Amino acid sequence: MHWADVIAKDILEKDKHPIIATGISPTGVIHVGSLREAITGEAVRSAIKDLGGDVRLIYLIDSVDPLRKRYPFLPEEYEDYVGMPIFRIPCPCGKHDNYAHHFVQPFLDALDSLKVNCEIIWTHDLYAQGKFAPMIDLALRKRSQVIEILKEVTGRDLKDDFAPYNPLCENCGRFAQPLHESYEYPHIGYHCTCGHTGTADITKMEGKLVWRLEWPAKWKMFGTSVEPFGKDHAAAGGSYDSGKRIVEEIFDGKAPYPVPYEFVQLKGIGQMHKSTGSPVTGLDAINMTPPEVLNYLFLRVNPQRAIDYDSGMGILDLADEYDRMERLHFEGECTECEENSVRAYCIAQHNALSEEVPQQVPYRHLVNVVQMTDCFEGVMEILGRTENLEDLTKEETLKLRKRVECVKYWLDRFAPEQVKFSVSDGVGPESLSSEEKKYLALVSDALDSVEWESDSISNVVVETAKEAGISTKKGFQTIYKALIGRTSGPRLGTFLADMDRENVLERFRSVSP
RNA sequence: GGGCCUGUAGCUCAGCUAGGUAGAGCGAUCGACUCUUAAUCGAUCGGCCAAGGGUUCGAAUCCCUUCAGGCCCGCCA
Repeated sequence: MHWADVIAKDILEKDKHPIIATGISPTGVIHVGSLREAITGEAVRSAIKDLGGDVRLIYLIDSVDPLRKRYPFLPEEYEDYVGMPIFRIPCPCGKHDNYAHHFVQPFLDALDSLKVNCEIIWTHDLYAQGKFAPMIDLALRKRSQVIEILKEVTGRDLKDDFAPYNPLCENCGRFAQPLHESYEYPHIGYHCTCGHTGTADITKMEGKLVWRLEWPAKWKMFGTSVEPFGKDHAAAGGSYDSGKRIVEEIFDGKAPYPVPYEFVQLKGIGQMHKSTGSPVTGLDAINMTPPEVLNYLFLRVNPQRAIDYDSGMGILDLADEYDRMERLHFEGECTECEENSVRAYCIAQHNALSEEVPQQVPYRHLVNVVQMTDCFEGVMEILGRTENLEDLTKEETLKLRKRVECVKYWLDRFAPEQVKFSVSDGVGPESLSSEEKKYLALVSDALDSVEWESDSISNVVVETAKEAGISTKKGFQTIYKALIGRTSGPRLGTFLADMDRENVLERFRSVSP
């Protein structure tokens, strides 16, 4: 059984209306691992839905987290914003509401294209609405008990002035030290390092719980039943351990069913020439992996398994595997071994499987076609020469368009040289021997009348080589030279069949006068 | 110091909470009228299931130990 189904079954036995929570702290550039969290949550949601459960997936954006330091990618003036909550810091590019919005937006776009079915919730709104107030109140009143728990769980010594809640200084906008003895619901005094002394209202957006308290507070607030989180939280004495005790002993709530997941590593840009490679960012992964395939990548293995994201040829294998699972699903026949992968394919569709086998265009083929034209219409035209695209649905067209974009992005930045070519790189007559020219002339004549289709083209190429008294290998190489200026390339039969016959013949004749 | 995860075919992984003759894909090799390879179809090769011990009629699967690798935690979210 697929892991998401196992979790779904467990959850439904305990909870008829489960809430799945997940989230992100957009303090900086987003990592692919954050995607895994969202996709894992969505997978569990889909699986529960599949079992008939009434389920919600909420996505919490931790917009009140402080900027910890000025990251290298930030301009110098951001030094001034260190320590301030990120929803109050201006957007670096000026196009978004604030800093948090700036960094989370590409990610929200990704969630959209991945079809993650969730409700977006901003933490600063929750504070502003007073949703945290009951928990803040409890944390302040039972502060000594909180300290005791944290001491026991983490095994660290905690000072008596430990603050579970930090008021936001109204003067400098940074988090300040609360004056616990002054607390009287809903007000708490504070003293800030900037010299200001003031009072914060815990029912308003005037302060923040520290992470170890905020997390369990969210569990209580939403009644979270299941939550995926990175393994960093799962370590012994980590925030899940302490959160579990705090939600039970302080907030009178329950900890969610934990789904710890491993991190995603990024593999270099291929085994051969990795020296020049720039590292792959989360955004790169989103841009070069078709959304359904990215879903599949995370769903095919258990969450606790580490994933190496391969930005080289591996991406082609992955897309092909996805397509194969699609076929297996519709054929209804698969071995026990493939069962989980086929199920992963289904979950990647979020219960929105089409009725019939979608039209498939092999991903590797797309890699070639994309390089033969410069626009989507061109891709459609080329594909139309060898495949019937008339029945393509709107959705299939969208999916194809997205795949073309991904292939382009990949070719531009990560594809190994070996798969790249350009039809404008064909060599001129001066670079060809008389033997080669003679061959091209013969081939042009033979191709003139042959059926314009992969197999027959291949046959002509081979037979003509024999006639010309050169090896077949030499024949192929000559044609590649004339077309793309290399000695190897895409499988020639299909490659030529993809192109327009007249253009091919014209090219051959122009270099073999 | 503490904890988690992983170790099954060259590679990526299924199988392990129903213990009963080792699986898939990719790769490789070979073949498909003498057809390059990054296509397709077919076939073949390929594993003492990390090591050792235990439970069992029987263990990749359960228990213990060891080894190897990866990652995380010490108040940062």
